[in-house]
Amino acid sequence: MPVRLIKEGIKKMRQDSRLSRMLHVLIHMGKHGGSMTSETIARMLDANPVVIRRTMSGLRESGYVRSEKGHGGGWTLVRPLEELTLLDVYRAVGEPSVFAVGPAYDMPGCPIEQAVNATLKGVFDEAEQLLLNRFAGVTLADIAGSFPPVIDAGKGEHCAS
Amino acid sequence: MPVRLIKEGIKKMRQDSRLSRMLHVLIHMGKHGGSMTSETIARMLDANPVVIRRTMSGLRESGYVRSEKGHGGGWTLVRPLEELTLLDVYRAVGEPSVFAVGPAYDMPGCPIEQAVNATLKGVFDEAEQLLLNRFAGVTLADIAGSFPPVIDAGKGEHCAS
DNA sequence: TGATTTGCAACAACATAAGTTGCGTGAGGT
DNA sequence: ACCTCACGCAACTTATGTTGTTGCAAATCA
Repeated sequence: MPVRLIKEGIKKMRQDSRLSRMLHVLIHMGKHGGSMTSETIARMLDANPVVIRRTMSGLRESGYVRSEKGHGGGWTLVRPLEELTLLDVYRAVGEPSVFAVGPAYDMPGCPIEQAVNATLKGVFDEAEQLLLNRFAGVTLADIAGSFPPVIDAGKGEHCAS
Repeated sequence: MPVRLIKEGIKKMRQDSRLSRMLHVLIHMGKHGGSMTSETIARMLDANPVVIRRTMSGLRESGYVRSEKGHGGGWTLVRPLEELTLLDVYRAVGEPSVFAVGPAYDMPGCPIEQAVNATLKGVFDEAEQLLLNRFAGVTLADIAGSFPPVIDAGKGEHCAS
């Protein structure tokens, strides 16, 4: 009998982390006050300054942050964290597809395919609605205040670079 | 003033259509009766026979279909459509990540990142739970019976190759 | 003028589903 | 026996989107 190989781990669709990263940045900016450069943010997130600008540009277009060029420039928060919801940020980063699985449109006329897609769409729409409703109900200030009282023991700096 | 270019459409994360395709195939098999070859299925879905085998292999391992080699071989449904739920098929195709957006783990120690990820996880888990519960409650027979009475006008063949 | 910092375009790196090719294996039919 | 059909599997290619990287232009301030 052939040796049964260990089943290879299922590969998962890669996930878009822009929402998570932007939330992280915005809360830092809200707590930090003043402005931060893309460089600083990039070091904070162990990422690339250009990627930061690219992603933040959506937030700028939505009016949540402002960017200033030149010496002393950088990014500043326009609204307080209390007035920014997860939904705002989600939309500002491009409102990406929430779901990694979706319908196929192989046979446009087939009633079976249509029934499958209609069923899936119903379920996914319901889940998305729930998701967006929850997003709309959570402000960044809620998140910022959700972790246990910070141990302000001096050296315990958050996010040490 | 520079000409303002038309804002480029936001690119969306590509979606995994295996679940949709397998549902489509299984319902066809259930209605068709007997066996179908990968070739036939592939033509039906405008896809590749090897891709079909690859995806169907998950269903075979889960015991929902059986494959037979050689002349007259092909794929046959083991259970009736009434005893197959969306959840079964979802799991059999590899239980892929439902969501295209997810957390980033850039600064493992940062309490802000942890709070962001905990919040996102809570919301996503809730939505996923809803999704899977719905999946568990829908059989393929439900889908197959969900479209309006087929107009059996003779030439109106479903899914003409 | 020179240093700083964003804006933007172009390209490479990476990951994953889907497509493709080739060969092996087994089941019938002749 | 031989041939054909059909799945099994491995390796490679293609397509697509996020992230990473480089280079240069433009704006701001000392």
